[in-house]
Amino acid sequence: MPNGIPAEVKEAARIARALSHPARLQILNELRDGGAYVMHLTAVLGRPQANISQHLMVLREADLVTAEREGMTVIYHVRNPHVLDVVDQLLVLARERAEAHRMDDVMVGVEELDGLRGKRQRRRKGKCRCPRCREEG
Amino acid sequence: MPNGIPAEVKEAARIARALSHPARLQILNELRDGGAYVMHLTAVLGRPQANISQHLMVLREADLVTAEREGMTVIYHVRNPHVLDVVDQLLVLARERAEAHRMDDVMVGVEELDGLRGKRQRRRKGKCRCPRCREEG
DNA sequence: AAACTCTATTCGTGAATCGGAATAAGGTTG
DNA sequence: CAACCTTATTCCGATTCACGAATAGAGTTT
Repeated sequence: MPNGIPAEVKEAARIARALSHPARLQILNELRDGGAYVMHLTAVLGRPQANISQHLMVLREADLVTAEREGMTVIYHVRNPHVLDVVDQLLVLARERAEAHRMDDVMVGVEELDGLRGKRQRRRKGKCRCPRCREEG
Repeated sequence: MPNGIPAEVKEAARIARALSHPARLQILNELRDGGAYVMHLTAVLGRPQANISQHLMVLREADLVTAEREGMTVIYHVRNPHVLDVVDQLLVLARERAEAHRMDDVMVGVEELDGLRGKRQRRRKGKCRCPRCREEG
C-alpha cells in the first residue's frame, strides 16, 4: 500500500463523509432519545421514504446506526452516542461561522412547495403514525 | 434545494464534507500549533504539491482555514480552533469503532496519535525546508 | 390465498469529487 | 530582464454521490 495514511484517519474521514449530508445529520438528531422509526423519520424530514432509506443505508454502512425490526416496522438507534457529540460540535461550528459572517440569508418559504409537489411517497411533516408518536396522542 | 432544512444544518453538513478526506484531516492536524506552510504540508503528507493545494482550496472554501502570504511562501491557520475538536472527536469515534470490531489492523494508539501534534514528528516523512522547520534545525 | 403496510434495493442520470499532469500566477534573487 | 522558488489553477478521465422512479422484500391483516 503506497499511502501512509493511518487507518484511524481513513476511518475518521469515512465517518465525516457519512455526516456530510443535511438529511443524515437530521436523522441522527432524531435518533437522540431512544431512536426512531423509519416512518417517523420520513414524516419529520418530509422526504420520500426511499430517500430516507438510502440515507439510512449510508449511516448503516458507516456503522453509525443499528436497525432492528419490530414486526412490520424498523427502529434505528445510534450505535455509539459519541457520534451525537460530533453532530453537536458541527452545529456549534456552523452557528459560529454564521455569526462571524453575519449571514442572515435564509432558505425559507420552501414549505409551500410541499403542497405543490403532491408526489407519490412524500409525506407531510407532523403527521406521524409511528408507534411512539401514536402512544403519545 | 430540498425541504426546509435549517441553514445551520446545511452548513454543518458542508463542514463535514470538507472533513471527509484523510488528507484534509491530516492537514488540519498539522495546523494545530501555529499553522503550517504549504511546503511543510507537502513534505509531511507526502503528496504532490498540486494535490495539497487542491485540498487546501476545499478547506478554504469551507471557511475552515485562512491563508496569508509571507513573501514567497504561504502559511495556513485554522480559522476556528473548534474545528480541531471535531477532528479529535472523529478520531475518537474511529478508534472506538476499531475496538468494537476488533480489527487486527495495526492502528496507532491514542498516545501516539497525540504525538502527531509534536514537533518531533514533523520530520518523520521527507525533509521540510519551510521557515519553521528551518529555524528549528 | 390476496391485499395491505412498512421498509429496502435497484436502476438510470446528472452532478460532484479525486488525482495526475501541465500550466499559470505571485514573489524573490541574480 | 531572466531564472528560480513556491503556490494556485485548469483540464481531463475515472470514480463516487444524490435523487426520483420503480420495484422488491418482509410482515401483518382479512
